[in-house]
Amino acid sequence: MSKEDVGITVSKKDDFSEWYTQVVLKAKLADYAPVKGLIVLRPDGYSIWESLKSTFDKKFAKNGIRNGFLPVLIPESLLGKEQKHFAGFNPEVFWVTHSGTNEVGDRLALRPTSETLAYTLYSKWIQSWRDLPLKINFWNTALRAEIKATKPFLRTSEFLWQEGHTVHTTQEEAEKEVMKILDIYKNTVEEELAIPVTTGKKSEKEKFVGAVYTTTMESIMPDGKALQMGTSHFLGQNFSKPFEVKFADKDNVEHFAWQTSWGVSWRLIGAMIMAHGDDQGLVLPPKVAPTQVVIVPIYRNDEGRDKVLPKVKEIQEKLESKDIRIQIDDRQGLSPGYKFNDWEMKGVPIRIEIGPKDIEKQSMVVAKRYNREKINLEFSEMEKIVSVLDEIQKNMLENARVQSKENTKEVSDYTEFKSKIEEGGFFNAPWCGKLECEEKIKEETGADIRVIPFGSENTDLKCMYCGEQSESVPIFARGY
RNA sequence: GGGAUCGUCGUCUAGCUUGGUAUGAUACUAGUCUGGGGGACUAGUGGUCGCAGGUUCAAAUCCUGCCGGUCCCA
Repeated sequence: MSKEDVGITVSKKDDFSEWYTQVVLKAKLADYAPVKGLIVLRPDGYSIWESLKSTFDKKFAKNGIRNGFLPVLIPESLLGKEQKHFAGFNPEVFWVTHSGTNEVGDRLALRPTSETLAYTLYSKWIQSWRDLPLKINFWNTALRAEIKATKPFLRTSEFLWQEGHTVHTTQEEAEKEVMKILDIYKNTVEEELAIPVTTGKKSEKEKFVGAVYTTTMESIMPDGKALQMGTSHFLGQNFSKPFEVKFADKDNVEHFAWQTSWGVSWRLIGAMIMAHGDDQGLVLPPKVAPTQVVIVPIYRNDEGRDKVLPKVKEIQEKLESKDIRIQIDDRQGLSPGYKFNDWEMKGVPIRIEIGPKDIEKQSMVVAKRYNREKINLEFSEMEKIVSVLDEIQKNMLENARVQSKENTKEVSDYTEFKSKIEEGGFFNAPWCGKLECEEKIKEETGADIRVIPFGSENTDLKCMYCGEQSESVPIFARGY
């Protein structure tokens, strides 16, 4: 096999889409399942998800949120109870119509999301203000039929996610919760995955069907397309009314409760791959890397082996005691060069090379994946690896910020916008707030409103489409 | 929603036009030599050609349907 066939065969710059698919498959994060639009997570991919999950769980718990579990089937009668919500999801719902050879009476939906199911239960569980707030998160999968343009992690018919559903006595408290969650999302994605996000509101057109409003975090990918990274919805009483989620207040008067729902999915893994990967393959931020450090021992014969291996094992133990996820690549019959490339494709943040020369010098070669830099580190200061990992994590976020900034532009003129949108990127552009303009822009350019950043309300400017007084300066972009 | 394109050992691939049960590389297994950026040699294992029908004495090859991947446009 030629060098090109083993590794990634296209460059990220020339053929982004193909590059992405190859990285996912060759880094062994996921593979295709036998059914269209479905993928299988392999251990390295699942491990990243588990890492995110555990971070979110800690932060949710601190905020008084506990985990539960919901079944995957929802009867049609329930799903249809909130009409707007139902109409929004209907085209992509998978239906179970038979059990064995018998037709089922009420068709069963494979959950596209669980609001209707959860709130049916919530209405039973909540009677008094003393039962509130109720805050439950569910780790599960959701199913939405994707017939065309499927892509691992980004667009699949079944995806792993979490959906949180909270219930509150007041509108203020619910709205605060929406923001608290969005904040958790933002700092987790930035700190763990090293991807900068912009937060704000969705337009009326783009909000979650059934929500009063939707807050979102969006990122710009290196190919110039926007990716929605997570959403947190204020549901108001839109669901509490049809589902009768009611509570008796202190004065014994019954009220409909105020609700929120929010979720992030394994799309975040897709974002991480796109944001950091390079022509050599995957690049993992240390915090979520299943293996943070790999040691490649180098020797020519038994004598060399006896010199090198004990030291390698000693280093492994020492770094393990510092809670570093580390492994030794002692596979036989593979050249060091092959191993270097192999681990680079898998994105391991740090590679340590140790051979006879290093033993003599009492030092080792430390190669950083994200910038391919190599440094020498004395054995005596090997615990510095901990700070190197921190530094890598920080720099990756910093680099991603720079990249993101380069991909963000301001425009106020529609002609200019139309020509520049071809290059991709985030465009801050004034908008009057009318659906008509939003739709026309989408129709003519393929770009939609990704997010109306918090604090971007502005009435001094003119809508780039109709020229009327602007309401805000949203970010327009073509998206995934 | 419309259009294009592809599917042959794990991976990449020849063969398909002009039907006669498949080529090569790499990976894999064993061994020897090697080893600081994708090593070499030797000997082996592995496919019935995405699936299902049809045409035919005979189908990877021709026909129909389906499944799956990828891309472009809306």
